[in-house]
Amino acid sequence: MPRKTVQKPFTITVIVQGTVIKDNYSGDGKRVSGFRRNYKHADILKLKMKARTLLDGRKKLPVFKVKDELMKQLMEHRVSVVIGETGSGKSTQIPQFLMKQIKGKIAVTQPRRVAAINLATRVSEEFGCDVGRDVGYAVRFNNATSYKTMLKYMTDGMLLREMMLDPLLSDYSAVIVDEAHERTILTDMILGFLKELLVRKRKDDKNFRVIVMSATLDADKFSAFFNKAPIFFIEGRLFHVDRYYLPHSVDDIIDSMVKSIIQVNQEQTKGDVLCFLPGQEDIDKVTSILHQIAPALPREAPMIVPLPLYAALPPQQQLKVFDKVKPHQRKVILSTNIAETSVTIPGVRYVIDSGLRKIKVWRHELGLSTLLTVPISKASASQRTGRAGREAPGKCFRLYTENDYIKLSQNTEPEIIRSEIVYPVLMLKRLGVDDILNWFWLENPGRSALIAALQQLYALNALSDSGKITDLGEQMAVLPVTPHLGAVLIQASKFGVLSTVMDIVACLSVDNLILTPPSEQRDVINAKRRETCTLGDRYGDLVMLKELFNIYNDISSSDERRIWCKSLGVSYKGFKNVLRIRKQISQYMDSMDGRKNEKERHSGVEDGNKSKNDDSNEDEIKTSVPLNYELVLKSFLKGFITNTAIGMPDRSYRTVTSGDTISIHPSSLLFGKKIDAVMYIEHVYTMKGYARNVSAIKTDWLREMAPHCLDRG
DNA sequence: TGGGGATTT
Repeated sequence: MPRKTVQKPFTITVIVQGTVIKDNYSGDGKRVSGFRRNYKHADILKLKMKARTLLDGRKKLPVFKVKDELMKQLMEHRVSVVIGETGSGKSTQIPQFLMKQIKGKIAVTQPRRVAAINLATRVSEEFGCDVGRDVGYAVRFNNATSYKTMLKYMTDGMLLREMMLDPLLSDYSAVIVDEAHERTILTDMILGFLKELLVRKRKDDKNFRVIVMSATLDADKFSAFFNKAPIFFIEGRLFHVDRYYLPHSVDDIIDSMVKSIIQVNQEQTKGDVLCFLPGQEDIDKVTSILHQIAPALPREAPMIVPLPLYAALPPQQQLKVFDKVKPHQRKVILSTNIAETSVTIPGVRYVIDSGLRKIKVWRHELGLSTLLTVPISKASASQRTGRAGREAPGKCFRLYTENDYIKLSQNTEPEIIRSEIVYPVLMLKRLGVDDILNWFWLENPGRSALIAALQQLYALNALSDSGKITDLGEQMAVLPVTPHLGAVLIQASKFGVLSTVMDIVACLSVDNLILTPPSEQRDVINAKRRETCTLGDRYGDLVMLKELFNIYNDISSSDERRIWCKSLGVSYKGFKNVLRIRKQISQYMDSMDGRKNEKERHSGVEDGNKSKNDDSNEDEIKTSVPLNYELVLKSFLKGFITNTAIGMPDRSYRTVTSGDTISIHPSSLLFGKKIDAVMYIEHVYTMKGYARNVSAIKTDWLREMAPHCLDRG
């Protein structure tokens, strides 16, 4: 073959689907824990004995009392909605009942990884098998299933991924969608796809079953969506919780929270206190106030032990909420929404609820997000209240009036109508949905949001002029990163800087990797970062990430890594995750590329002059090659061409798309610098418009990298 | 010199 300088840009069509999902599953290459190929009779006996001891407990669950009636309904209808309150046992028992009655595999989806893993672990004990045998789970980086697995707990994201590879879900004869009331984007997407399956693709398969499980009383919505599917109600097993309201509304939620905590501590008997506040800032304030005043409080009341809890908190500190305290002490946990569903803390008898939470709202017409503090819904208020009644009767103090409560909306607004939906739309396109506007949306995001998403995809070359998915779009749909970052990766491959860009993309895919240092350490840590990342100091945050990645990767011992992370205010746990994601991305890029050009590969330096990167060794991370920042940043422009701004003489920046003023966020290494043009990964609006994860670019790069979209505005 | 809720492939 006469090919010397220019090689084929990309082997686009060769997405080996089986390989992709296999790679995905093997993830970090860990073997399924506890799974053994050769079973001894004694082992099985032991597992079955254990299961038998659990049976008595199971029979006491509310769901067991209605088993026959419930199963009759589930068997008679293709779709059922099951309302099961907390403690009903629905998530563990119903799948097992179903297992005995139907042939074929059952999928149970969960919004969160830990829930999927814990449920599978519990249910396999009850069933009498090792996890990954008859009962297993599948979450990112961890697959505990085998050919024998008939009941599979999995995250919503995993089932969607399987759908992308097998739109018929032909492996399954039943899908149970759990926690549907949470209305996450992914759950909503699954429900839409299932409806499509039922009315079109598997219309005649009368044995295919869908069960929607919800904890709240919004079942009518689901029932109506699935053509008036019957609703089955199972009561829960929570203790009674008394509710108290304030006589008047308050303005200062921090003051009000502190006063309530002190009052509860003095007036109420034994039991820990869980307080819900909207965000980190409020939590830190209340925590420090409590630390200050705790010693001065009356001796006869328990000693307050304030404990903050939010996602950005280092894991070690998060775990402190589970520590036991001395008899004369009382835990006061100050938490965000994380304690509403994700973290359950034993010992809580009292809940104090600010009635607020924070949400990120995407403005698709502006391409930016805003962070708002908003009142919770009644459903959420009830969920928070329930946290006080898990072990014994409890009390819930609401820091708002009863009249305020009455005015709250019934249910939490579904995520999909306030989010960026580029990826959901790409999924639809990938599954061949042409009429996006009239798809089976449980909640239609609206015409303008859908059109904005289509335009984004078009600008990324994921869609053709006729609105069909392109080969590039197919690749983006399969990559485990946002479509924007997917476009960047594919461009980087063409530029021959894939390895470096994968490092950076992996860093960008991890939340809270670069931490905001406490104010007293801020200057020291900022200076240290600039000193460590000399190129990042010039070219911006993406280059900084690469520099940090290199150093982290070159440190051999985990102790040293930990110390290094601390000194720079970056997350150790985050970086461990970066490596896993880096590996997964690398495997996907490899499998996409196919093995066609095997012989043409050249090993060695990633210098960007070669049109095709050597990918046979992509798992080998390159930390020693010189950084070609220009090609790296140009690759990013491919995905973020609309996130650019030009520096003005007065040191402000104006966005290329709208001409609006935007400022470099103070957390950026480029903050306070005078730069001709910048590209940013995220545009957030708080007090004013801020660019986050900023890089210095040249204005002529814009024209060079600008696809068809720039002219259109 | 700002502030960041929670998920997931």
